[in-house]
Amino acid sequence: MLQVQFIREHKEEVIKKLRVRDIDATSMIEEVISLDEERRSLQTELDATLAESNKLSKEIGVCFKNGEVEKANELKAKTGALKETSKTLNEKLNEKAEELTELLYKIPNVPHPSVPEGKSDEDNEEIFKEGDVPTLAEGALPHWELSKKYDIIDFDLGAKITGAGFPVYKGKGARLQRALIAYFLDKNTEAGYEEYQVPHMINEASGYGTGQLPDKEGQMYHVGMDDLYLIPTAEVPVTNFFRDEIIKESDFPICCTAYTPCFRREAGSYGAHVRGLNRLHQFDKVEIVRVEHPEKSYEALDGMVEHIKNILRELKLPYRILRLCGGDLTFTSALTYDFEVYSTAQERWLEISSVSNFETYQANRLKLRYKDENGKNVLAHTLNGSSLALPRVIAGILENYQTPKGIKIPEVLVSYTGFDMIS
RNA sequence: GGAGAAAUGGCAGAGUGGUCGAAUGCGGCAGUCUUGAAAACUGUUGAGGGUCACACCUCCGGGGGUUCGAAUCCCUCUUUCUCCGCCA
Repeated sequence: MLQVQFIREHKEEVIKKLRVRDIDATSMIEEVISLDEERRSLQTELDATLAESNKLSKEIGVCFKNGEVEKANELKAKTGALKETSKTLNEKLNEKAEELTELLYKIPNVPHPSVPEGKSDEDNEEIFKEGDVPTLAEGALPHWELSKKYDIIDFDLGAKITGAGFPVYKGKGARLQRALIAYFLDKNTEAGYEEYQVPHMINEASGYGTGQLPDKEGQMYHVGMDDLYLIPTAEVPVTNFFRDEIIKESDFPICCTAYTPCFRREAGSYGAHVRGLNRLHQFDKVEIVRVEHPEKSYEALDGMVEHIKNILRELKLPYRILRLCGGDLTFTSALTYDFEVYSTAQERWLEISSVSNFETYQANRLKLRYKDENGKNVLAHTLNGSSLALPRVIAGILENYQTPKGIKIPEVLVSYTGFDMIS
């Protein structure tokens, strides 16, 4: 969430920048400021009452020590009223503070100046494109046909044991999946990201920390009996490592990578574009997460983009990079680049990675700070990106690498798969 | 799942109703000494709110209660440890 102090000091700027998201936040911002004022004045009043009450309590203690019981009882009588006052004030204060927090949760991150205005994905800005779109032989198939033809992914079997959107990978399909995970993790660790294996369920506090809660709980699977959520991305457990932490400035940059399955309810998304691997309830992803010094975070973001470019180059997949427009930007992000692979058989772009800088938006909720050279605690910047999401990479490989004889395996993967052709 | 013990500052660890935001040690930072470093010595060193700055307020795992007053007493939740049971 945004910092109240920042809103207070940059009111017009915040409103103006949120307009890039096609949001008129004027009334919300005004309310934040007035709630904060109320909160502070209640706090001051409460503090004064408590100070008075503390003072009396100390005097009573002294009286008892000196045996002045009568005087002590006189003073005691006075404290009663103060206690009532402070109780009422405290209740009001909590109410206001809660109202304020709830409102802050509803205000999305302020976009970076480079974010183009726009309402939907149509307004995203293509900033880079690379790789040759292959010319496929007559009768090229989309991946869902290919996976049936070569018997490597079984959607029906998954539907039988769990439901739609939970595919079963088999044989060379399973092996390809495992190869990609290992390959991605290797690339990430080579680039300096430390590898982690993390829980696939998170508690409520972690959900709030990275912003899945309170808004998007409908998108997560909830394990009611134990009140845990299945992770929608490794970003959640990994970023929450740093919840309530004050790190040393010399710890920067912190670079983590983790492979996890991701669980998403994807409530309300159905249709032609969700066929096959295009949109799943469970999928695998290798994620990279960074915690950065505020002055270095955009440099880091560029570094992440370059890193992912390199992977796609090695895989020899045609891809492009989009700078998301305000309307398509996720709630918590200040700047996001999406990577899309071109699926020749489907004749459309498939999102395979999303790389974002959240600046202090997550850090403020997480209370993730570092001590600067003056000993002051300052919010850090958090970033993350997929490196990469498996299903659509697989879709891209199957569709772009198909030949009449079978599906070729990208060269860099052969040492991981142990075969160079699915036929 | 059952029985018991515990949770205090970066770490270790005192503190069982008032003078405790908290002894002491270690670590960190600054300084003295030194050519430099180490050692020794001196000082400093939790977080949040609030203020121009002070004052002041809150926080001893979380929440609630008792009391004029709670790190300290009570309730509750969570976590950790030990023992038993179950189990990949």
